[in-house]
Parts: sequence; C-alpha cells; structure tokens
Amino acid sequence: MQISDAEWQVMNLVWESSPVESNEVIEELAQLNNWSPATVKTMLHRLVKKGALKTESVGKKYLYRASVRRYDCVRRESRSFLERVFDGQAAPALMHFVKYAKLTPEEIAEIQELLDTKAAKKKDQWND
Amino acid sequence: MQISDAEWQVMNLVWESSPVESNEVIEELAQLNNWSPATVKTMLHRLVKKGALKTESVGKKYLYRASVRRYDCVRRESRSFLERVFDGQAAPALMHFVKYAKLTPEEIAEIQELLDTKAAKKKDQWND
DNA sequence: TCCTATCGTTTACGCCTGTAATCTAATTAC
DNA sequence: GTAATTAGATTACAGGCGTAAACGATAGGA
Repeated sequence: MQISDAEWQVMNLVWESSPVESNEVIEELAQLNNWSPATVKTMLHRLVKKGALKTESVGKKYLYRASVRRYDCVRRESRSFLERVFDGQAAPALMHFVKYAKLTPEEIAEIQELLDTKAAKKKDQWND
Repeated sequence: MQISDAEWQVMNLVWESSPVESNEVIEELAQLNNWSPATVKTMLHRLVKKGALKTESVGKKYLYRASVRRYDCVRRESRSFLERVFDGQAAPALMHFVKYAKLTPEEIAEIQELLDTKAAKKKDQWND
C-alpha cells in the first residue's frame, strides 16, 4: 500500500498521537501546511480507504488509529528511495547522508557505536 | 524539477553513460524493466520537456545528455525523503540504514572513517 | 525515385494526487 | 422542536504518472 507525500504528514501525526480525532489532525495540519479542513478530511478518508488508518466511532465522532506500523512504512519507503536514487545500495546513501547532513557530536557517536557493534557481529562467526 | 520513479531509471542510465542514443536506453530498459520501446520514448521525451535531458542531433538521431547534475537530484530527493519519512532528521535515518542494511566490513570501515573526520572537524574550532 | 524502416512527436487513457467544495446525517443549542 | 453546527461521505477537477499505440518525417536501400 502506497502512501503519498501529503498522506505521510497525516500518518506521522497519527502515529505520534494515536488515537486522534479528526479535529486535532485538521488543526495541526492547518497550521503546519496551510491545508483547508476539507483537504485534511480527504486525506483521512483516503487513508482509511487504503487501509492505513482505521476508525472507531465514539458517538458522533471517530477516533483514528494507524492500522499499519510505522516501521513497515518506513522500511518500504526507505527501500524504494534506495532503489530509485542509490541503485539499491545502502552504503553510498549512508556516505551521502554522513557527508552532507548536520550531525551533532552525540549523534555521530551514536552512529559510530552502532557501526561498531555491527562490525563486531560480522567478525563473530557464531553470530552471523 | 521533479523526477518520477520511472524517470529515475532513465536518468540513472543516462548519467552513467552519457551521451547515449535512444536505442541504448530502450534496449537496456526493455531488459531491466520489461518496458515497451514506446514507454521509454515517452520517458525520454518527458525528461527533455522538463529540462532534465537535452538532445544533440547527429544526423537522423539524437544523442541524449543529462542537463541536470546527478548530485543535485540526489540531494533534492534525499531531502524530500528525509522530510517525509524522518521528519527531516538525518540521524534517525542513518540509524535506520545502519541497523537494517547489509554492509560489508569494508563499507562499514569507510563510513566510520568519514564519521571520524566529521567528528574531528566538529571539535576543531578553526575548521568549523 | 519510391518504399520501408526508424526515430522522434502526438495522442490516449485510467489511476493517483493535491486541493477543495458540497451534501447529508446527526447532534447540540435555543 | 427547529435551527445551526459539525463530522464524515460524495463529488470535482486539473495535473502528473505509468504505460503504450498511432502518426509523421526522413534517410537509406532497391
């Protein structure tokens, strides 16, 4: 299931504060993006239709919840990005981001640590 | 200027072997994607129209060249990806890729090196 | 010189997207 | 109880995209 650019904004919001009422989403995105309420409603509706959100009726209103995991969507989107732009290779993408992104020393350290453990695992015959 | 998913395939090919004749592109992508020649022609035409490719006529045929730099497109696409999926933050994206991508020990080493120099620069008051 | 093969251009078409107005049903206020 | 508000559903519409067939011009061979 394919989530469009604009729809990601909605999904991000829902993932962060699930469950939400449409009101909250509408207000938030009105501020963020200058979207009209109607536009946000369309997004919500489409996302429900494509199975990314589900609703639970509470009186007159609905509560919206994600029905797909953020992780899965991130993974799919990342894959497709890598495929398109870096010929499916993670390493060049990583090099690119490291080169051109702003990173705090803490972030750098954290990534290094992760790389270390990954390298260690690679060497360890029993763990790979 | 926005390059679509399918168009990226064409651009990647042109960037790699510029200048190319349409023939080469058509054959290559017929194999890779099972696209009909007509489809590839459409892609080329649209890319010329949107200013991503330019042509130089050589007799009856054209030679196609990129008229936008790969780097710029990669940068724009990366930005948009980060924005959409990781709220514009490079660090979480990096963590994600490091965690879930297959990396050879050499690649890991290379990325670590780059991170080291980046960290070093950060500390050096005269270089930042 | 005329036909044919070929390359680029035009046209096609249905689906997705961004953007939004309108409609309808139900709830709330008076 | 009727009017006004509101939330979700339906409809709208232009432009992009994936996919491709049809068309037109031209160069090269017969």
